[in-house]
Amino acid sequence: MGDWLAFVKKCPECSGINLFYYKEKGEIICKDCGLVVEDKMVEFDQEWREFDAESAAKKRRAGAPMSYTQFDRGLGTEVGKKADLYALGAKGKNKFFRLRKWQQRISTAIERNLKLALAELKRVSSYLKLPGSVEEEASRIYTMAVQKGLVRGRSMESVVAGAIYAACRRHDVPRTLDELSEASNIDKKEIGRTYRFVTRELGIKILPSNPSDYIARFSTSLRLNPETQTRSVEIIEQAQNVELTSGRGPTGIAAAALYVAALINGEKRTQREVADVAGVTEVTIRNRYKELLEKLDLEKEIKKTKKRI
DNA sequence: AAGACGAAAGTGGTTGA
DNA sequence: TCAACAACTTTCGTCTT
Repeated sequence: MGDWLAFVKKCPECSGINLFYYKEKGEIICKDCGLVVEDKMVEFDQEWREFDAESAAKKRRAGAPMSYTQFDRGLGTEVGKKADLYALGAKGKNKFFRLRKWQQRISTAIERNLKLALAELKRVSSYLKLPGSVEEEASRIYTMAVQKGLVRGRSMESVVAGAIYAACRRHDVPRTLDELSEASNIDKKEIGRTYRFVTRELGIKILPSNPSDYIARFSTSLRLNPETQTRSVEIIEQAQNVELTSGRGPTGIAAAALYVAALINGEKRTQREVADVAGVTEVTIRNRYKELLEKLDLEKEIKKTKKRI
């Protein structure tokens, strides 16, 4: 028997509490009834817990963490062993070789694809200066997409871009489709399409992004004071309370809030400047801006700072 | 002269029959 | 599958600073 890794879980068939994870095949099999619970399963969590450094050292089985940014996750896949052959008859041998050939073809195809794709993924995410956690998540998403055959009929690059976009959203460090498009040389619409497709097929739920998640980044590239930043986050919160935000594009709201906050704090930026970093048009800023003034009673403050200068 | 404003027409995506 | 629809964009003329 090959390498079995203990994996405690309840079996849906015989309701025994001992499933086992067979490393080489990537299957979960119930030791009692033999039910294959999940094929091509990818396990993300560690199933043990660490309470201190000492027990951690005992429980950890691997040196470097298993990383999805490595195309084979650091584990090579080898199907079948020569030693197994002694147990088989002539018929069995043929089958063995046939299966192994197929499996090798499939897995090398997948691995070649992954190797290429993850290189691209690394390139794009370092271009966008994304944190490692996001890159890791994106690799994970892409790997799952490949295993589900979702790349077929789509360019590898666009799926990579879609995976990164999804990962960014999940980690609350959203990038705009425009930025992703610039980094990956893929059409904005194409990225959006594959993003929606992949998240739907993989059942990844993503909450609509919060406008304030964009504030830090936008205001940095606009060289605005921290006070302006906090002010614009406040404005966004107020806007959310009066239902000004639902249905609107979060970047537009962020841009308008930033524009107003800058006015109030006396470090005015033109609509053009804000629009450029936020990736929206001046018109959108104007519309949001108008709504903000109407509902939030900010005009007084703007006039106040105007006088002061 | 640059920036802000707003009207009008066009685009891509969502929704509901 | 199609049409209505909302949000957003593009374009452009006018007003304000």
